[in-house]
Amino acid sequence: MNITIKEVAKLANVSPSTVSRVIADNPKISAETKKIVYQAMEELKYRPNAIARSLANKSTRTLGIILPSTDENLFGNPFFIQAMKGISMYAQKKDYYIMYTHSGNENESLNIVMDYINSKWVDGVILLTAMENDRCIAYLKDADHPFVVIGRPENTQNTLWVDNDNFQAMYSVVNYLIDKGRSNIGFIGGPQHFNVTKDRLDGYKRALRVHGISVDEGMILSVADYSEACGYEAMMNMMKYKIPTAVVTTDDLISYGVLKVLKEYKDLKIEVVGFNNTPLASYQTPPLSSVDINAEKLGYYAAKLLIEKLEKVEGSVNHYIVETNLIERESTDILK
Amino acid sequence: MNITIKEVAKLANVSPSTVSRVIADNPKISAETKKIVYQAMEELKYRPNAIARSLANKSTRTLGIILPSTDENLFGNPFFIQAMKGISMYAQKKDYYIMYTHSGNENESLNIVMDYINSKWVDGVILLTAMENDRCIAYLKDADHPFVVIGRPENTQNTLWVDNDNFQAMYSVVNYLIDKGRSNIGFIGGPQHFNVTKDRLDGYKRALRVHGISVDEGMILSVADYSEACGYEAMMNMMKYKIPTAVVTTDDLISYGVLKVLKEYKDLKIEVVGFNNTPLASYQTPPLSSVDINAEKLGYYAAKLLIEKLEKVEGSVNHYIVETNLIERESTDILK
DNA sequence: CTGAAAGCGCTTACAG
DNA sequence: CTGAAAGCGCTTACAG
Repeated sequence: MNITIKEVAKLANVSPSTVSRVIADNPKISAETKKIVYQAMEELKYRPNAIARSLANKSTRTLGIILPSTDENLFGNPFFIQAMKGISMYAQKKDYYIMYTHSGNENESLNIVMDYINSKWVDGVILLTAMENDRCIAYLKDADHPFVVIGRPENTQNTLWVDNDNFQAMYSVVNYLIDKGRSNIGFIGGPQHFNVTKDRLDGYKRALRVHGISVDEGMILSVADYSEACGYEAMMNMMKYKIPTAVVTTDDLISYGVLKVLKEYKDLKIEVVGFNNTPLASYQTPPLSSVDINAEKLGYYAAKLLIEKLEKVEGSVNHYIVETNLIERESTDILK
Repeated sequence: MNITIKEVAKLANVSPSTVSRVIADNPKISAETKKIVYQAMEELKYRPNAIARSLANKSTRTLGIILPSTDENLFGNPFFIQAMKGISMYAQKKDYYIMYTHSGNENESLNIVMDYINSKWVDGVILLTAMENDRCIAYLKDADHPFVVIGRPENTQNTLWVDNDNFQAMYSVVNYLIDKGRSNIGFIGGPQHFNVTKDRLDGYKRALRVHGISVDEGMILSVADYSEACGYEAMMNMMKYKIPTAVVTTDDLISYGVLKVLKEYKDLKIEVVGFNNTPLASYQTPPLSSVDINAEKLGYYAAKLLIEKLEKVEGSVNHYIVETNLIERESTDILK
């Protein structure tokens, strides 16, 4: 049989209530009583049953992460891994448990969110991505359940979020390329319903316009999936339309596909910039220039915001903007 | 206020016990009653409180993973990621939750294990590595708490485990190198207290002996950490002692360090084989030959064994051996 | 086939 | 400062 608060109470000659208060370190309990109870706990090797505490407390100290990945892609995207790393580091430091589930489509994600909060398993939910018309966000808001989004949601009211300044990040990349004399710049982005894609596309367009270059919609392509295969296909399509002098993408994985095309057309001198500065970027030929978005930091601050909300920390903000920086490699140093 | 079993019972005009039985799909409840109760649940949008169920049931349907990583290394080792992927795929399919915690040293890991099981949070524990004299394993065995180990534990009695045949895997690698005419083969392994290291070292020694090559202890090095830096250092030390014709390592990360040394000594023709066939292996110069250990499958079967035990599946085995295969690349094709 | 009651192991408002 | 009692939301042995 398991030892419970009752056995401890009996041994310490106090009531179960008192033992409970000692566990919670209630200041009203006298130091003397505390000592006696601690001794009894020690002697019996007592450990509080966290499930029972959670039921009474209505709190699990557990954070639930929704990983937007299919079975096959699970942990395939370094961005999510890095974000999870940041989340884990903060959460574990603060003695929170982490639970995760992956899902490849919005319906399933929504079900997971519903399950998480209705079953009362998690105190807070971490969304790793923000979509247009995001039903998970809508549901969580409506249920008034604590959550945080990595990526800026459409409506930031009453919402915790962390993000890069994606507009600014892409704006400076394109600026940088134009300054280097590139003017016919293609854009290959992720799915259009992600806010991050839209922000970066806006930055791209703005940079062109600022330099008096007209936006050519034919040079703006979108892939269904962050993958080399999709990037390859998109680049081939772009080249059928027009040959760019540089290509910016919203993800390194897409850029890998672009580089693959360029390997097949060695005489073309096209510069390429990716996003996320993934581990493989420096191993490409040529090594890929990429925007480091500090995914780990995004995750870290996401966990921080959420936990501060759960613990009702005074004066906590509702969002963080994490800096980005372009890591220059040979893919933007083609014309030596 | 939250809707509970009571409200459903009232609306359906039955007792709470009956509602509970309907949730559990108890066969004794009449189809008619079930229908009425389901309707009431629907109408009230009732969701069972999983915490309360867990308290009454003494089961959480949650698996706890111990990730042997420091804060900095978290998710840095592709082997663990792949294993987690396999675990997640199986567990989620079977409607189990997954929780993980990382820890860089055995003491802390043990504390996590204790916390997991004493707090009653997890039904089963997954250990991602097996050490000599493993205190986590000892504790779990002693507590008679369900768990599974990735990697063969010292004593396999009453223990669930999955592993490769590490002896055989390294034996064939060394055999292969000897057949290719290499005879002065160095070995750089991970920490010696990991069983996996010992098994692979045994395979290495056996292959040499079978071919009548005497084992030179000076050619057997061990690193503290699976990292490029440690691999580099070990290789430098080996070369001070004797120049090998081939080097086998127990992890790609170590091999990366070896390759780095070889880049600095371009005239040396030394073949290298790694383990784990990590994503970066094919991007090395030269591309690294590596043993694919099917980490994802290891994770998948680990989850399967554990869940089958939790659900008392008849005729379930207590371990799986997952096949390995050498992926040949240029690092073992030096002498064209 | 269904209900009343006790129990899972805690917490906490209330009373003293 | 401490205790008795009710409650968190379920499950299940027992009785009918």
